[in-house]
Amino acid sequence: MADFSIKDVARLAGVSIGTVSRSMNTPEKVSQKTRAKVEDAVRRTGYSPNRLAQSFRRGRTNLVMVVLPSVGDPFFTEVMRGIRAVAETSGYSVVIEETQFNTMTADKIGSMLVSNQTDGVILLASVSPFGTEIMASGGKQLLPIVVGCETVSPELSALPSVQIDNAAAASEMTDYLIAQGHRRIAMISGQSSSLLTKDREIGYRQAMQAARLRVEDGWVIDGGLTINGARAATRALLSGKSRPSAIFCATDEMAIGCLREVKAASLSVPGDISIAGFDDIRYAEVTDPPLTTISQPAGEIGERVMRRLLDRIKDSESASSGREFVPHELVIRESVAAPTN
Amino acid sequence: MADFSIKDVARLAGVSIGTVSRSMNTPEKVSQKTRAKVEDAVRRTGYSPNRLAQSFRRGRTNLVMVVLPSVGDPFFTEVMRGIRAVAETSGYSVVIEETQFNTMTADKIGSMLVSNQTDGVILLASVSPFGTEIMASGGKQLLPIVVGCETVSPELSALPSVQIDNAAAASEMTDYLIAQGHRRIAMISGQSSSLLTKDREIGYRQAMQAARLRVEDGWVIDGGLTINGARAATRALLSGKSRPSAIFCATDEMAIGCLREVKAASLSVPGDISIAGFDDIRYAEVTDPPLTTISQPAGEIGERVMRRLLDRIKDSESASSGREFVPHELVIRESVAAPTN
DNA sequence: CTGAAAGCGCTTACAG
DNA sequence: CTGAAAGCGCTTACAG
Repeated sequence: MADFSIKDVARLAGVSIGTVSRSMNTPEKVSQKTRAKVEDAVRRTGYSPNRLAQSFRRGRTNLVMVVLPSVGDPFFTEVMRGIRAVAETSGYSVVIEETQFNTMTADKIGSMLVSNQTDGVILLASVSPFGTEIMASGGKQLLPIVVGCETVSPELSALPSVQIDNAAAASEMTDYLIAQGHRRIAMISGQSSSLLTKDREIGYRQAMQAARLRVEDGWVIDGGLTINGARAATRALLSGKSRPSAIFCATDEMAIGCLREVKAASLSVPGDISIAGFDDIRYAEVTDPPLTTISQPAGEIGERVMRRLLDRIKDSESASSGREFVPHELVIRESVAAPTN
Repeated sequence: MADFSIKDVARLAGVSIGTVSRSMNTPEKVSQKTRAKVEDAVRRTGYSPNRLAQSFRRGRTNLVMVVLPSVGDPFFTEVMRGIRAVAETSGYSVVIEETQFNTMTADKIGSMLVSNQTDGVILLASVSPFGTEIMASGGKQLLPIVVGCETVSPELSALPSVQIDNAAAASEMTDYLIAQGHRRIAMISGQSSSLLTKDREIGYRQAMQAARLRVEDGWVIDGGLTINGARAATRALLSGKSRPSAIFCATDEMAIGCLREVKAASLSVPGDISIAGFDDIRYAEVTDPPLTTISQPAGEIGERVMRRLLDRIKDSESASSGREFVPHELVIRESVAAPTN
C-alpha cells in the first residue's frame, strides 16, 4: 500500500530501516527472529516497497521494453510468448510500447533507455528516424538494444539482431511460384520506408532476374502493409494492361486483402490467380483457400532476441553483436497452383 | 546520456543544480541569460534527466499501463488508438502489459500501481484472481483503475468501466438470426471463466427463451476464444445428433475458425449453415463470405476509458464510477441467410 | 546480525 | 531570479 513506507514498517517491527530492507532482499543475512518481526509488520501494514525508489537506488529496473508497430498485429503473439518465456526465468518484466500511432517514439525510446526507465529494449519495428538519435545518445552504441524480425537502417546494422533471411525467403517463394509455371508474377510490397518489405522485394527481384523473367511496370506495388491498401493495390494490378498470373504479397495481412479483392473481381484462387503470403500468421491457414506462405519461427525469434538482450544488459562488452539468422520455412497450402493460361 | 547528471550540467553552466532543474521544468522562472547557459551545457553534454529520479521525486510517473490479454488480438488496435489519442493530449505515455502468457499478472498489476510505477491502469482484460488482491491493497478502491470492454467480477463492479452492452448486443444478434427464420441456433462461447462471453451467452439465452426456442444440450459450447478451439467446437456441433442451422460465435476470432471448419465439412455458408460473429475485427469483412457481426466502437471506448482514467488520477473522489455503456451496431454482411431446411 | 549514515538524482519551498 | 538545503524511499558499505 502506497501509504506505508519502509520507515513505518521499521517502527512497527522495532528495527532499523536497513534491517527491513535486508529482511526483504537478503533474508539470509537476518536472524530468524528479526525476520519474523519484520514479516509480521509487513503483513500488518500491507507494505510493498516503492519500486520507483528501489529502481532508482539500485540503478536498474528489471524492466525490458519491446517496441512493436501496433497492438493487434497477430504476428507478434508468438514473438511475445518467446520473449516472455525467457524474461520470466530471468526475473525481468516486459512492457510493450507501440510505434504506429505515435510520432515521438524514437525520442521516447531513446530517453527511456538513456534515462533509466528501462534496462533494455527489443525493437520489433524499425523506428524511422532512429539511427542518429539513439546512436548519438549512445555514443559507443553499447546501449542494450536488440532488433528482432526487422531489418534496420545501415547505421544500426551493428546492433544485435535476430531474424530470418527475408530476401532469401522471398526468393524461395518466388522460385516456388516460378516452378509452378508462373511467369507473370507481381508483388504487393510495403511502403518504400519499410526496410523489412524492401528486403523481401529484393529477394523477389533477384529470383525473377535469375529466371530471366520480366518485372513489368507497376508490378511491384505498395500495399501499405494493410488489408485495405492491399485491396487497392490488387485492383490496380487486376486492371493493369498486363495482368499477372500470381501475386506475391509481402505479408499475410496484405495477402488476406488481396485474396478478398481477387475474389471480389469474380476470379478464382488459385484457378485464375495464385496468391502467396509471408509470415504465416494464424489466419493464414483459415483463409479460403488456405494461404501458401513463408513461416517464421516467431517464438524462437522471441526467445533468442530476449536472450541476447540479457547478454547485452549483463555484459555489453563481450555480448555478441551482428545479425543472427533463424530458419524460415515455405509452407505450401492451396492458394498457389499452376497458371491456366 | 546516462553518464551525465544534473550536477555535471550545473558545473558546466556555472549555476546551481536547482537552476538547471528550473531551466528545464519552469523556464519562465529563469532569466534569459541563465537559461541560455544551461541550454548550452545541456546540449554539450547531451544530458537528459534521469526519469526514474524525476518520477520518484515528483511522486508520479505520467505513465499509464494498459493490460490486455494478448498483443496479437486485432480487436485492440483501435482501442489503443483511442487511448493514445487522449493520452497524448494530456502528457501521458502508455505502456502495455500482456496477461495471457503470464501467470503473475494480477500481483504485478497490483504492485505496479501500488508501488508507484504507474499512475493508473486500464484493464482490457478481466484478470482472474484480481478482485481480492487489488481491492485488499487498495482499501477504499480508489485506485486509478478503469475497465474497458470487459465485464468484471462482482467485487470489481464498482470500478469505472466503458463497454457496450454485451448481453443486449448478443440478444440483438440472436433476434436477427431468428428473424431470418432460424430456429436451431447454437452458440460457440468462451471458457466459463470468461465473463465477457458469459454476458454474450446470457443475451443469446434470453433471446432464445423470449422466442420460445429450445437450446439443446451441447449447443452452447466452449470454443476457448481461439480459432482452433472454435474449429473443434464446430466439429462437435456438426456431428451432434441435432445439427443447428446457425452458429453464433461469441467472437469474430472464433467465427473465423468456425467458418473454416464448416467449409471443410463441405457445407456452404450461408447456404447450409449461417454464421455470426462478434466484435467486427478488421478480418471480419474479408472472410468469404464476409461476416455478419456486432461492431463495437473500439476507438471511442479507448478514448472514453482513458478520459475516465485521467479523471480518476486527478481527483479520485469526484470522478464518476460505475459502468458507462457505449452503443454497438449490428453489421449485416453475408454469412447469415435464411435456413434452407 | 544490526544500526547509523551516506547517497542515488532530482524538485521545490525558503531566503535573499 | 538564484543558491543552499531538505528530502523523496530506498540500499548498502561500514562499524561494531
